[in-house]
Amino acid sequence: MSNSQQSYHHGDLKRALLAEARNHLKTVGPEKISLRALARDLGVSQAAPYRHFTDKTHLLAALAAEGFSLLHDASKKALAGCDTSAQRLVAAGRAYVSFARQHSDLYRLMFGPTIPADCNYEALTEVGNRAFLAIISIVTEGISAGEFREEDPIVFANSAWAMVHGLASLLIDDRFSCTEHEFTMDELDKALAVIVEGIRANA
Amino acid sequence: MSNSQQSYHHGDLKRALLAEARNHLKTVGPEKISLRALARDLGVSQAAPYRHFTDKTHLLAALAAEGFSLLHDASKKALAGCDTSAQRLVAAGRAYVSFARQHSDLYRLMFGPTIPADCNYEALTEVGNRAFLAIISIVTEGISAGEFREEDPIVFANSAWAMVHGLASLLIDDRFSCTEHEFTMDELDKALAVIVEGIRANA
DNA sequence: CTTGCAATGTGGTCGGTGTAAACATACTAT
DNA sequence: ATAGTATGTTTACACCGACCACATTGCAAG
Repeated sequence: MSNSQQSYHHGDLKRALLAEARNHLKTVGPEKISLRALARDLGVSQAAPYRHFTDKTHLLAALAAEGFSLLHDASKKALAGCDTSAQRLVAAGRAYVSFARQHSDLYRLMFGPTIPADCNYEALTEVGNRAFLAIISIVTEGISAGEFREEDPIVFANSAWAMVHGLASLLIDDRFSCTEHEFTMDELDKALAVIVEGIRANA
Repeated sequence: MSNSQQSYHHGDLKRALLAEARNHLKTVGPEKISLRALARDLGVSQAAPYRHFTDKTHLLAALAAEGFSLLHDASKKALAGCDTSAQRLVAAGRAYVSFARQHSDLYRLMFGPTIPADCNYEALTEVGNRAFLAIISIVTEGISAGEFREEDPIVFANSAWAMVHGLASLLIDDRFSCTEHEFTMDELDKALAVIVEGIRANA
């Protein structure tokens, strides 16, 4: 941290690349990130990144992994202090959408096709699945507590996940703009209420 | 149509470009489509496409517009012969997801960030909104028929759209693979049932 | 402390891309 | 027939991902 570009070796180029990539993600978008530009902005040769990432895709995958970690933390924080399973589901949904809005390009990277699913970047798929398993556990809990209907938890989890992911995607890609009806957090809550209503036991 | 590359002028290059682009979409994916490759495969110079599309983005936008048109047709066909609004909603959802699966790259192009929303390619936004308006009309109909709860139709439409779009996105990007639970049409119907349940009047 | 090896960074290169300008050809309307 | 416009070509620039051979450095074994 003290000395900068004096020495031949950068010292912590891998981390620096990821950090700079996050910046570029916000400014130029995820598809147009260029390894060369990263290297340039870090005052390093254009071939240097390849010492730390075999491929551009691997750099992006590492970025996505960071994103999943962030998302996991955010959702964990949101879950604290929720009493009912329905509340948990809504809280998780809100956290999810907030995250997507706040880090829209990172979100696109995480769930978009840029990083193909067959890219078995171990850390990535592992940390990616955790999010889904968390939803399943909320649902399972709610079912056994009699709060949700008796049904395959995977069905409910898929539904909830799809709903939230759909909301997030449409929001960050600005597809709701056609309705003039600006999509507020209130709108979000109403949409989440619909899915909860569809899952809840109507006792 | 009769003579092919003999003459200096191609004759119908614009349409040929779009057709070839559809092919490339399937084979190389939407992000890696290259105008030069299209031109090459059509036996035409690399600058020729620019006589018909100001920009690569405009070519893709035209492609997306074709996609919206296809989607519109498919959903219209699916709606025929549905009695209740709930049936319509499910039928539209199925058509939507089927379309996404069948034309996954086109779908990504239509709803992804490749074509920014600010790109006011008139024909595109217009035909894109039709799909959403169709959903709203189904919902409105269902509400006034007493089949759905009394609520702002936009809320229900947003929810349904987000759900279906989420299912489609996660499916084509293979994000359900973590559950081993191969996502069949049956799974789809169950997920759609959840959203319908969330909207239906529980009289 | 030396010496050697593995990790890291450099320069240059190859093939590819989008896109623009200047030019050539063909169709169309007068 | 001819002018004008639409279309296609050539050439060029700037950028990119990815690789190679080489330079430099840090570390670890002797």
